[in-house]
Amino acid sequence: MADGGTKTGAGRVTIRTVAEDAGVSVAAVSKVMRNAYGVSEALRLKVEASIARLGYRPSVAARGMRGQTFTLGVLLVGIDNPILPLIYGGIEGVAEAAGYKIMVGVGAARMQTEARLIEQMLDNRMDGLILVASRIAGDVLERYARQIPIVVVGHHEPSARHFDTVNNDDRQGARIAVGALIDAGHRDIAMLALPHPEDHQANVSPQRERGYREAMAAAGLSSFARIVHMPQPEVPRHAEMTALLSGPDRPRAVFCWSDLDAIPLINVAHELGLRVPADVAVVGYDNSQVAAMPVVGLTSVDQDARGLGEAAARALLSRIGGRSEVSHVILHPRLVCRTSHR
Amino acid sequence: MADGGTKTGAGRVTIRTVAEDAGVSVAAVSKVMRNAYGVSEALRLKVEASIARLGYRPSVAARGMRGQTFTLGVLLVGIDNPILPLIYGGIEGVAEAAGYKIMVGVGAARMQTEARLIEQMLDNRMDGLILVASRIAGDVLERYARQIPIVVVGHHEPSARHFDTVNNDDRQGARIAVGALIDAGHRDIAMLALPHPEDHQANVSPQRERGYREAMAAAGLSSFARIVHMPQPEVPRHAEMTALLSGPDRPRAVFCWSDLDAIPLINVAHELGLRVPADVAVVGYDNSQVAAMPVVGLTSVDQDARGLGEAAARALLSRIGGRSEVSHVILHPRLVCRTSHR
DNA sequence: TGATTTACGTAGAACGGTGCACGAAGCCGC
DNA sequence: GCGGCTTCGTGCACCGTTCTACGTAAATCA
Repeated sequence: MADGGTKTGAGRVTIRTVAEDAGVSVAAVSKVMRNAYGVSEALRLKVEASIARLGYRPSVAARGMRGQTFTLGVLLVGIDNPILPLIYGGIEGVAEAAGYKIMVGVGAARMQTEARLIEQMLDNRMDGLILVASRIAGDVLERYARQIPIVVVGHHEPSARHFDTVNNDDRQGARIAVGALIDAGHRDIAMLALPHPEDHQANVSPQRERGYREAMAAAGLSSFARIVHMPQPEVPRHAEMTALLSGPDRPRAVFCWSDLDAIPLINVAHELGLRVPADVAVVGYDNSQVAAMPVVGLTSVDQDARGLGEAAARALLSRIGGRSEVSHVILHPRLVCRTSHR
Repeated sequence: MADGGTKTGAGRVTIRTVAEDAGVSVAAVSKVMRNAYGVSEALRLKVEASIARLGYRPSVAARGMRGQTFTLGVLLVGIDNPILPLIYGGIEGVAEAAGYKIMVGVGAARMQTEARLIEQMLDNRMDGLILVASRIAGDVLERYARQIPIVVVGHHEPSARHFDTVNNDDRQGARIAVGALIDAGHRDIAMLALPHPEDHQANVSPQRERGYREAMAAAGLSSFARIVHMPQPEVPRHAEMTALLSGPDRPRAVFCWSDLDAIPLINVAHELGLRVPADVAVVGYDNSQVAAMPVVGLTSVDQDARGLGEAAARALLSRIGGRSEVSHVILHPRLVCRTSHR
């Protein structure tokens, strides 16, 4: 009801329409919208009544030219990793409660695409940016961070000075996962990791590799430790996985850097006629929805994805609010036990 | 290289900076950017050189106030349905090739959230909108369509006059799926559908129900036909599925409206100790990635999600380009056979 | 009561582009 | 050598907000 007749050009209801309708100045309406200082109760009520009656909605474009857009940009590396919806949900919850909108940018994991997306967010005058599992190097981010508040999720940059980071403790998560396999009696435990990245310690996979090595060393199993690096994320990993599980030195247990690889690995085992966990035990990372399915039953490290999203949004809002000291948040992961590891 | 020093406020490089650098007027630069009529080769080269040298990027906000933003809004019902990345990929490919950016809005399947997102896209001055699997009623869409070009994917509105639709033939897809079950020798074939929607024929589930009934009737199996409507999408469907598969009148085969329900159903069967397909055969819809996993092996209808996205983007661009006659595209689905149906 | 502060409201200049109306050439034919 | 037509390029009025500076009325203090 009260359609407002918001047709482009013609009868579009702008801040001026509201001002006339309420019999006040344009600036007064603007003040009410931003609930700025210096507006009486009477004025506020009058203006709010007009806004409601006319169905006025401020133009983000016009806003962006001078002030804030009240919109946060969220960059997702891809849309297919099942952990992203959870992180996104956390971000959205906090942002919405604070009156902020979200604009999502979806980029393949290629660095060039990501940089393009950041520029695009800049062009669109976002108030701040959250990058989820970005591959962009720290110094590049520092440069962008001078132009816009940035929070990075799933990317370790503990020495960053101009942008914040939010992560789970990937080393600890890996230690817990490997510990569970050791407790279950396994000794010959391999790890499946991402291809070796250039920017070594920033990404999550290398962090989990460190935790893996530490746990193996602590149990005196360093001689069994071996890390298998998968090929590029694009190409199918089927052949490598088959090779790993069908060779003569097949490991008795595998810790995977992510469910994204653990679940295909279980499938390969199934194809080869290997029983999980009797012939090969598997633990993953991320506790994705598919992992929870009974036919999969994957034991996996839960990094509280929603909590990550919430922490990231809170950090970004406080930065937009003026904070300038850096903040690096670390959440603690926990293991969710199912049938695949013992 | 050539960082451009794009700091907010201070040295930001605007269209004016470029104009000065190239020694031409602001309007001339604007013309070059939009490659508008009336600009000589010499001028264009001069301006383009300056743009490249300064690293100039036009402000979307400022653009949106008068002209186009060259940005398309894409509304996804949620971020977790595995078919969405494919549709999105199709949209993106076509849009990018045409020089358009994409802004994604993610909304839970609640109608109110969706309407809010459309308004948000309007506020952001998108040039056009693609709604994927929206639940919004046709007449509401017609109203929005007067304000902005709209294309709807996965929502049948064959009589819509002011917005376009792109769909696969859901009736035909259902007939193919049921036909495969009949060919495999099944007679007692049930269908798992969404809860009864208010807006009956627009959503995909009712369309697939029609196809199911037609196929059963054509095979003289109408007496076996029964459609089980699941509860709301939010609540867990586990109890209903368990009831369906453990009752005395357990069906021998089930056609599911979507892999989203077919995969949980396979898991429930697994929990109950039922073998698939020996004890109960299953066919899904969407041919999602999880369906293709060997441990799942779900036979499913493939609706060429990428093709849907591409067709939608093409339709939207042609509407933005001025087309006013309505266009309703229908793609043909095909069955991907795996182990779950025979 | 007069001086000083405080609270409220307003006018008008930005912000960074677009698009219209117009003027200056250059080219033509006669 | 003078109208008429194109082809280019420019000046300027917008678009819908925010924000600074300022004026005025009410409240507080000496």
